[in-house]
Amino acid sequence: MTALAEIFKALGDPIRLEIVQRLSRGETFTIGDVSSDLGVTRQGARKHLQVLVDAKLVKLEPKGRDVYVRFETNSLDDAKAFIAEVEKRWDSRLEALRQFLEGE
Amino acid sequence: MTALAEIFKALGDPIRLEIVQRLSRGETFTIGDVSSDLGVTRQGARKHLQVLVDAKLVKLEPKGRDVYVRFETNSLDDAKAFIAEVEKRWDSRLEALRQFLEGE
DNA sequence: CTAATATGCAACTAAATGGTTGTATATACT
DNA sequence: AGTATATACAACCATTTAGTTGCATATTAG
Repeated sequence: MTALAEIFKALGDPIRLEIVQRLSRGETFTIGDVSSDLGVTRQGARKHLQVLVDAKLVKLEPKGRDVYVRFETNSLDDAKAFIAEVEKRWDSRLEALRQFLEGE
Repeated sequence: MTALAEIFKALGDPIRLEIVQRLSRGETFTIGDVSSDLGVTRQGARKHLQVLVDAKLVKLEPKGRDVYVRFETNSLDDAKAFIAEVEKRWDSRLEALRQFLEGE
């Protein structure tokens, strides 16, 4: 799969969206925290986190017996660029249509 | 599922990403065109399109025996806002860290 | 050293996904 | 009218996904 599609797919789940949002708010947490906070077993949490790791949105840092979840800086740049590009193209089409209709 | 997660999930597939991109480039096509252009059966194309319709990224307009695929204006706004928000928060955290380290 | 804690790895299940084929229906062409 | 075309709907299949439980391993606490 495309790297970009993989990023969107990783974001396409409420639990994973919540994880990313919490990270961006500066919250610090471990795999176990994700499990207890988001109401899923540790293994369930681990699987969601692996999806985010594979999409390079997140990295895992073992520290002692805990594993901390860290945000991967700049990981959303491609997704942002895609959306911006799509919207830009679409807007310029609408603008061209507007000018045509107004006869400019 | 959250409306937002549903949007990301809909974008989380190379074929659907391609459909959205083509629409934004101003291409005009029917369900049958998606099928032949993207190498999937009509029913396969139809299913992908339904995912995009459910996420409100696209609408289908029957015209005679054809069904045209149209881009749904502003449909990506929430996705864009989410990413912008996450990046903004993250950047301001990094900035705070920088200032702390530099002792400003 | 022993007990508790946090995770890893593997197996399993139910449901969703991505894809197909087959058949039916409506529209368009000659 | 009769044929070809574009789609709809349903059933089916293989794979992936989201979740679980069970057991093993490593680290921390007493």
